[in-house]
Amino acid sequence: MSIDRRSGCPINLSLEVFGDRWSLIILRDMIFGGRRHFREMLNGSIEGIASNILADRLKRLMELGMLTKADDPSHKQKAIYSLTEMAITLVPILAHLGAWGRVWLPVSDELSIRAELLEKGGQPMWDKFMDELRHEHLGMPLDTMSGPSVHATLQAAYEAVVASKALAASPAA
Amino acid sequence: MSIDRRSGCPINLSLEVFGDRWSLIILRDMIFGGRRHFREMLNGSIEGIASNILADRLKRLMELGMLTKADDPSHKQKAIYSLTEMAITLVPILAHLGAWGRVWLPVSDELSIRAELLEKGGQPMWDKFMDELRHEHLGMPLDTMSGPSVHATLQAAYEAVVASKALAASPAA
DNA sequence: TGCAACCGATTGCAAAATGCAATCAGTATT
DNA sequence: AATACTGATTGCATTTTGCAATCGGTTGCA
Repeated sequence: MSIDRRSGCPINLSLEVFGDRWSLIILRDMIFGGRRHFREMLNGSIEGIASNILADRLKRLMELGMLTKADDPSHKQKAIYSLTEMAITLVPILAHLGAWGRVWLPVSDELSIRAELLEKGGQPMWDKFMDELRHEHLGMPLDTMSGPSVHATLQAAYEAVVASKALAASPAA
Repeated sequence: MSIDRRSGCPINLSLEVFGDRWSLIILRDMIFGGRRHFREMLNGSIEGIASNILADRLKRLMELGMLTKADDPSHKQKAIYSLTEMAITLVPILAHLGAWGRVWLPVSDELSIRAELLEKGGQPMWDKFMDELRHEHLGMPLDTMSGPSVHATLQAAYEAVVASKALAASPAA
């Protein structure tokens, strides 16, 4: 369940942590989609993850120190998953990955608008976003909160693209 | 053999290209280790890739447009694998991946010195390195060649660490 | 109090991917 | 002529994945 340690190369070890088809997708949904509960991740997954795979990866990511789990006070059976600092610092990697994918792969408009904004925003935007995530997941104070949150900005941009696409599909509206 | 297209999300599509345990390792060896031939990759692999997996991934990476294959004029049976621009632009991602791994995972000194230098060098060093790779793999002219190559710098630093480790192991030398 | 909907999973099973060892035919070296 | 090296391929056992059904417990509502 934990990593293999095929070699001490940082790229290899990173791959052993999230070099599979689901781990980074789950983290992406938590980071950009704000998902915190099992069912939220399961039903909201656009790639259609299976429940056993989700359960397995959540367990694995916890063992690796990328996530923590806590009881939801509002519901005795509900668990809240939180990102650790280790996972939050993946933001620059996800930003670069999105930027690369946008250039070379057949991405869709509505799903790549976030990557586009994140690329344009650069390191300052990533820093601000990581700060927001530390606030939401680790309870840290927001030291430099100015203007709308990165999360809200990305979400609004996504929804704007979806709306404009819907308009284009039915111009009578 | 080609990608699934589970969704048009750039992060998902990127993962479908190299979200497995070997593709990025092969590209890493080509980019940082200068490997161009099948046997070179097979025997030089510190993670110990199997020949059938290597053959499969080389084929897949070619289909995806990340690699090209050409005859080696010096040996009728030898093939030379080259990186495409698509693969060369992974350098910043590999640099970030290495930097992240160095912070959070149990990396070894000799295998992480390259990642450390690459992180310190930042975007200017990455740009210079990508320029060198375009020269070696795509035959492009080197427009801003000043000082020792990034490849040589990384290699020298790696060998220095290996040498200092060997010295520490047998101080009588 | 009943009962359907929802909670985070778990189980069984088929299919696919992986890892390993042996092997291949053609080419170069000696 | 013998040997080693080239980029692979094959067969096979093991492991991982994906899918569907299901689990025991919790919650909200009638």
